Amino acid sequence: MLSLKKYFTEGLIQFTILLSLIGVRVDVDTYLNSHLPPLREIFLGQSSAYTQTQFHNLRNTLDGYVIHPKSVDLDYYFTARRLLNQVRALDRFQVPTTEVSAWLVHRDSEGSVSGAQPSTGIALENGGGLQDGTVPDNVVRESGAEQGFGEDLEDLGAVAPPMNGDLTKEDIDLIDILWKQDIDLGAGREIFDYSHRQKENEVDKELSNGEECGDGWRSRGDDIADRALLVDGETGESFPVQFPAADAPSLTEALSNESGPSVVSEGLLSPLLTEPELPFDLEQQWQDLMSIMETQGMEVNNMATAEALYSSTSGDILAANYSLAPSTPINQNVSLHQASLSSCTQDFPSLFSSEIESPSASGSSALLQLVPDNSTGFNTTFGSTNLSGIFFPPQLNSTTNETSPPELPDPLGGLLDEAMLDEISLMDLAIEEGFNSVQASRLEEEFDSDSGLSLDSSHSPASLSSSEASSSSTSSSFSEEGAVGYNSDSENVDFEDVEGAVGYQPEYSKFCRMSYQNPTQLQYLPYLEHVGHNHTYNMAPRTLDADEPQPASLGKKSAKDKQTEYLDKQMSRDEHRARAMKIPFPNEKIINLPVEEFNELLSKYQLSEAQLSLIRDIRRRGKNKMAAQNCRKRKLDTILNLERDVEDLQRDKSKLLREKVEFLRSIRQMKQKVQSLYQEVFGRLRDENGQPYSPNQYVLQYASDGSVILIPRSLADQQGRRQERKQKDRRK
DNA sequence: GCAGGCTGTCATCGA
DNA sequence: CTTCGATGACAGCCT
Repeated sequence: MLSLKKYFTEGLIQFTILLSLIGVRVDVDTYLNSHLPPLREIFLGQSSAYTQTQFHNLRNTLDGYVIHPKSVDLDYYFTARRLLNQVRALDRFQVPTTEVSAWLVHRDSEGSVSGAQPSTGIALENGGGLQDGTVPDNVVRESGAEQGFGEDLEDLGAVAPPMNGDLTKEDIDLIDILWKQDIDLGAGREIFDYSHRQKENEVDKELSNGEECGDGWRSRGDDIADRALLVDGETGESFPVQFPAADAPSLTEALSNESGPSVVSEGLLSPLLTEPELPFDLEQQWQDLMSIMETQGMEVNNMATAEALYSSTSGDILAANYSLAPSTPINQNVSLHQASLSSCTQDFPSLFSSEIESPSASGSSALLQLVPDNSTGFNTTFGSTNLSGIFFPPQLNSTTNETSPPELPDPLGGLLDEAMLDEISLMDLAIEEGFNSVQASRLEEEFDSDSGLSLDSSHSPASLSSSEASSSSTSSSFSEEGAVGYNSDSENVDFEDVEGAVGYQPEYSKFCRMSYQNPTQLQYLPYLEHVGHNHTYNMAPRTLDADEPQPASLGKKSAKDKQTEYLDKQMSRDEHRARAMKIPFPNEKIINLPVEEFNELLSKYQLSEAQLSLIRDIRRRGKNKMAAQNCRKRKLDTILNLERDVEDLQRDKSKLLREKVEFLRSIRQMKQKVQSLYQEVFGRLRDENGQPYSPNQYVLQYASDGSVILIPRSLADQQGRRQERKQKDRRK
């Protein structure tokens, strides 16, 4: 029962504070990485949060003194810090692919198709906001799709549950500022402007090719795409050079009830393989993208890819595929990687064809299998997900310029929804990034109120305003010392010096050392007689103990007498009693000797019953006194540790938030790349007449088997709605 | 004089 | 049963 009680007193408090700090509401594991132990560990409380680690033992075993296990759990503390540091190690522009996957999964659960939930989209995503000014005005936009990130955050913040309090306007503004900075630092909107890119391409031609590769490759790719079309000698139709084999009939059956030509083949772009001018920049971009994707453990079948790619040069296949009726949607198991540009072939499939090893799933099932089997991983997000839903809003205005990139709703909009920002701690952000100190302090107050603990206000702000390094040093120094701030009595200064760098409570240290000292040495430590904080009972003996003899020579003021008087004043009641009872050994011996030695000591003297009783009382009281001091000190340490934990966790929280922002930025860039690739691929597709497909009528869709097909937009919308409905049902 | 903090002490419990 | 440590409660003193 006692241990249980302990748990409920301090452990519960700690846990509560931790929960309130971290914000249980934010399932960062879901957003970041389900494999990351730290957050989960913290969120779930984990054993370390409850486990009582006798850190005092760790620090005082040298003294042979064992501190109560109720002491602050530094194991938890260090564990949390270590794990959080691990999370921090993921910092800096690295998007662990699993994390990306997780976020995409989240998006998937939100309904990734189309702009059905535009409000959840984040404006930092390139889809909407970054195309402002370049997309024709007549393009119908989802409300809020082109809003800035901060505004989206605002929306999200409104949705976010008030864990530690809703985001204030200042919070939102700060986030907005941060994101605007991100946007400023990141790619500009013009990247997504097709016409702008074309303009830049012209400029690039004048400039060296080595620069602005990010745009250059696109334009060059366009040229390549144009040149890749061949003219049929018999019909005069333009068509891509190569068509690989595909199970077109199955797709035909699948889409038999659908109208409109939707023939897309990997062969459409395969001629690019022969293009001598490899778009190195495109390749580079793909490699950048895939370097992220591959680390996710996604199934990258380069062999299959290469095989499919380089073996798809058969003219027969080309003829056979090309002879299909244009009105029939033909699934040629078009893997986008197969249709991709030459030098990117190793990277592309990993992005879009994680299930390339199972070509049997292609065909009809590819198009109709809207919900992938596996609920995790890339397929859940991209698999069988209408790419048009990701990149194109379903309600694209028909008057949209075909050459202009369609407006892209944010497939990752869910990243910032709900819990994304509900636990944003802007305190550190504010302080470390030049936030208004008044606002920061106010935030801090809110935080303190939420934490349920009224922490020393004079302590936290200073620590919080300090740099992270200083904070960590504070923690480390504290943990090394084991305890601080308990040496309050000047009378113990000398003793402290004797104790060296122990930095602990003087009396505590004294007793700790004396407990296992050679008892004979006690006699040579006279200063220990008056070390204790006995300011309360200095005068008590004379008043309380009537049997105590009056000190001799009160009137004489010799130096020796003064010293004696001083020592008398420093003596405790028990010491006076012991002196009065003529106890033949010091109280320290009585108190600190082990039982065996204590009994042996008693046996050496002929003591009266009163003397024995007093000795036992002295021993009991002395031990209890130390116990009380330890107990109080432990309490104080617990509070101080909790306070530091709070500060550290606040900083960790802010750090994680910043990392989250970094991740979002990386994802945004990835999305930009994917969008560009989509546009690149889509823009190079040509129908039987050699005309490009209208993005208003056709979309590229990624199937669960890794293939990418071109389907009518109406069909894509229908599938999107179906999938959305399914997910809604699943959520219920 | 009062409030709050510090300290010692007692009683009690559990190991 | 004894010993010991921990801890709540209380009281006295100090600031």
